[in-house]
Amino acid sequence: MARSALAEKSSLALPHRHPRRTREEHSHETAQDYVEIIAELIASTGEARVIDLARRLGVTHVTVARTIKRLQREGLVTSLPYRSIFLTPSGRKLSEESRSRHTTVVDFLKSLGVPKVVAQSDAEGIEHHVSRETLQAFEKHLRKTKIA
Amino acid sequence: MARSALAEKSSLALPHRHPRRTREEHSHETAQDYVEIIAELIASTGEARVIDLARRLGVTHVTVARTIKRLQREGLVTSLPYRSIFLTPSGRKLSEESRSRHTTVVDFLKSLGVPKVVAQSDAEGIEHHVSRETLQAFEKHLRKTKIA
DNA sequence: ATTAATGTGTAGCATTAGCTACAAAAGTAA
DNA sequence: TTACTTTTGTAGCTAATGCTACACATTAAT
Ligand SMILES: [Mn+2]
Ligand SMILES: [Mn+2]
Ligand SMILES: [Mn+2]
Ligand SMILES: [Mn+2]
Repeated sequence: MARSALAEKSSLALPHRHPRRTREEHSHETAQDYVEIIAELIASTGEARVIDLARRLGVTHVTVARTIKRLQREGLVTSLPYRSIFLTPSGRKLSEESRSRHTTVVDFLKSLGVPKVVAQSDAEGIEHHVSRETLQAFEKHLRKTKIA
Repeated sequence: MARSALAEKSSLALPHRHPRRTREEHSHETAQDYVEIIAELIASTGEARVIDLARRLGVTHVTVARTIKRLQREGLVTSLPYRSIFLTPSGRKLSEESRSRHTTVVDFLKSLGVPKVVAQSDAEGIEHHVSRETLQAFEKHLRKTKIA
């Protein structure tokens, strides 16, 4: 029996695992942000270019171009050299889900009295960690407070 | 005048930047999770070993060892070869802040009716994206619903 | 004291995501 | 058409976080 068996025996607090599948989760978060912005750009300006994404995200065009390649590999977008970026059906689906969740989170935070700018900023991160159950709880709370 | 100037002119939606300082943010999130778990391990079992962190986080001991080196470099922990891990004063401070925020987020979600297990799971991600203002809004809501 | 099990370290590989620097393509203006 | 500006691409660097494989140290059991 080795060292931490003793630890286990005397463990009072529950193990309470915190699985950090960071790499995978983060690439999903990035994907969601990208497709959401691509959809917005197409809706508002007619097309999504690498440079527009770079400006919106505050990163260089190189970073965006590489990420677009990955999203293309994953079947979320299509793009050809020197042309604009398009969403595939699955990319469009993801963008709509992301946009919807994003809106709900922002509205929810505002309904708690969080200043609009802060709500928008916090939502950019929180949106990626809200499960279906929590999202529904947010919506329920929104319905309640809207009536009141 | 180049391509996207036209886009800018006809832009209806606000720019609404989504700055992705992903790399830096993520290393902070990792640091928070680690010091929080280290504090828990010390409190419940007397010491924090690499292997315990690895089990808790669901990663290999190699990943943990490397991260501990980084946290040491950043002045949050101390460790010697084959010995257990300790928090520095600044590591302890961060662990307490993280733990407090973590608890608040879990309690808040539960107060919305989110099932305990889901609340715990979602909180692990959300906790890192909650600003001071939002945290205060959570606390305010908690006080309200506790009284009611 | 030996042996076995457990824990830790190191080497080396992959992926993601940031950057700068430079070259080439595409678009705009003269 | 030519010249200039903007956009895109490519090469190559860094850092964080995941992994396996293997060696070595430490602890536990015999
Ligand atoms: Mn986001
Ligand atoms: Mn978003
Ligand atoms: Mn966490
Ligand atoms: Mn936590």
